[in-house]
Amino acid sequence: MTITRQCFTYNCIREDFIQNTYMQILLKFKINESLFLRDPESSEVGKLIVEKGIDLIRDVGFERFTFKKLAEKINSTEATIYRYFASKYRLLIYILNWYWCYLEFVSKMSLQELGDSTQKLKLILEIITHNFDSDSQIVDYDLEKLHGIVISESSKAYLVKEVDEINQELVFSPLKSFCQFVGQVILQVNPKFAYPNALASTLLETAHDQHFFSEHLPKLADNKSKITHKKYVLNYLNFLAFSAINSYQ
Amino acid sequence: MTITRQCFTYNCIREDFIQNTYMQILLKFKINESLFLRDPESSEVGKLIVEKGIDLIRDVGFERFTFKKLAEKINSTEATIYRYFASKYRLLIYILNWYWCYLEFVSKMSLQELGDSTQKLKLILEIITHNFDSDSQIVDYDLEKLHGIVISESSKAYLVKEVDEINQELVFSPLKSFCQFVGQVILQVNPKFAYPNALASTLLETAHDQHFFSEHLPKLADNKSKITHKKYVLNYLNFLAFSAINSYQ
DNA sequence: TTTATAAAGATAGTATTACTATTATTTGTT
DNA sequence: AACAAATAATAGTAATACTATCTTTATAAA
Repeated sequence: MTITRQCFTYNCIREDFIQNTYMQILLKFKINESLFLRDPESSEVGKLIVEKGIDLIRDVGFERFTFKKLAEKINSTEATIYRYFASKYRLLIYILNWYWCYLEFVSKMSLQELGDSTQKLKLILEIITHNFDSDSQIVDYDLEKLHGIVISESSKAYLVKEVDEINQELVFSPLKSFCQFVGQVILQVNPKFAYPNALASTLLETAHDQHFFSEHLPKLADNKSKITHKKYVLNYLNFLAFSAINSYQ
Repeated sequence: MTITRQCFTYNCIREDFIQNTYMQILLKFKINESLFLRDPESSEVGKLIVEKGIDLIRDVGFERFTFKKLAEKINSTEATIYRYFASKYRLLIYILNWYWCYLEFVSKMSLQELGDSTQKLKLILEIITHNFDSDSQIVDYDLEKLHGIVISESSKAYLVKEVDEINQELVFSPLKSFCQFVGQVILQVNPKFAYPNALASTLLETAHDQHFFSEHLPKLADNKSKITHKKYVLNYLNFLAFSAINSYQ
């Protein structure tokens, strides 16, 4: 399966589906409408805002990211961007919503072929650490950049004073949905397991933290053999997940 | 042991030390000098800046926290605060440095009395989740506020573009030092354990995340019986830590 | 007691940020 | 050809994150 992303639309070519025939399936993730004022997928400028927004947040960090700088990058104006997003914070959550939907989609697609729940969880860990085969097949250039944002900016989406208010707008539903999906796979591996959702969120957060630590604060990690950060995180998460799940309390 | 905090000085009364005699030990944590321009412990305004700074960050969140608002709270001016701290970001790291030093100090003090390394680790988990006996004996009113800041703001100290530059200033040394101390205790429990530092940092980060999730995004946690957030986090961390450590790979 | 000096207070000012508002221009549609 | 809708261009505001300067106050040495 080869997946091509066109901005926030998935272009899904299943080579195995019909022999010698490329079948394109266009997928759109329905993103919570409260996150934008005008649907960025509805126009070229809108797509540019999101696409180059990812680039810029990645390049300068969320704190230094401004709509003014983004406007310059896309040869447009601040006013135009404000017609799509009420604030840079909403744009960040929009991007993360897309990413969380992507995680759940790719997981569900890939897991269909697997019967063994242990193998399912292993595959999920590959997906969240971006050690996934299909990942490299994704033609879209900016999934790596997106992963970079997720690692260093995603917790800023919820670690704010207004968390309860914005949570009411359902903007964290895709994250919860993904974690609960992972939690169900965990329960398939061990139906007696007491912390399926907590472990799911811990694995996702730890994937980000340990990637960041391995790269920037190596004393907070144990990447001794200096393998790639992704590979190190995958090994560690596999160990953590299965030692927890297989320990009956 | 009763501990009283006076701003950034510990006032340590060991009741067991000499019967019926209160012995006061004043402790100061040496905070990295690059974090301040003028030592806030050297004056009353300085102490107020830190003390009321904790209050205000806790009340409005780090994003909305400004030196102007803080100046009003302490009946002083922005200019005065800027003479102590170059930015609100440096003040945050200063506060976190103090907290990380506190964690290591309280851990080392309490662990002296224990021989069994498993008991040591259990006690450390009590300390980082603030389920610790001495915690409630700490007369100082704002340790709870400090814990609140640590839960929702601490990752913002390192999740920034400039992490490598500020890391060179050694401002994360107390965090690394604490995690490595915990890592050594983990190795005492199981000398073959492959991820002592990673597990230590994971436990600390997970303590914050799960506390936050239990409170604000409960679907990302498993606090089913609705016990206190602290108690839930302690149970989960104990499970996570010992299933990892006792699983020989 | 005067005098130096260091901290703090009072005040002003700047560049940037995070917006909002207004008008003009372009673009596609009937 | 007329129309609406989106965008561009421009201006403006309040707040933020500072820097600078000058005055007052407290403290301590001469």
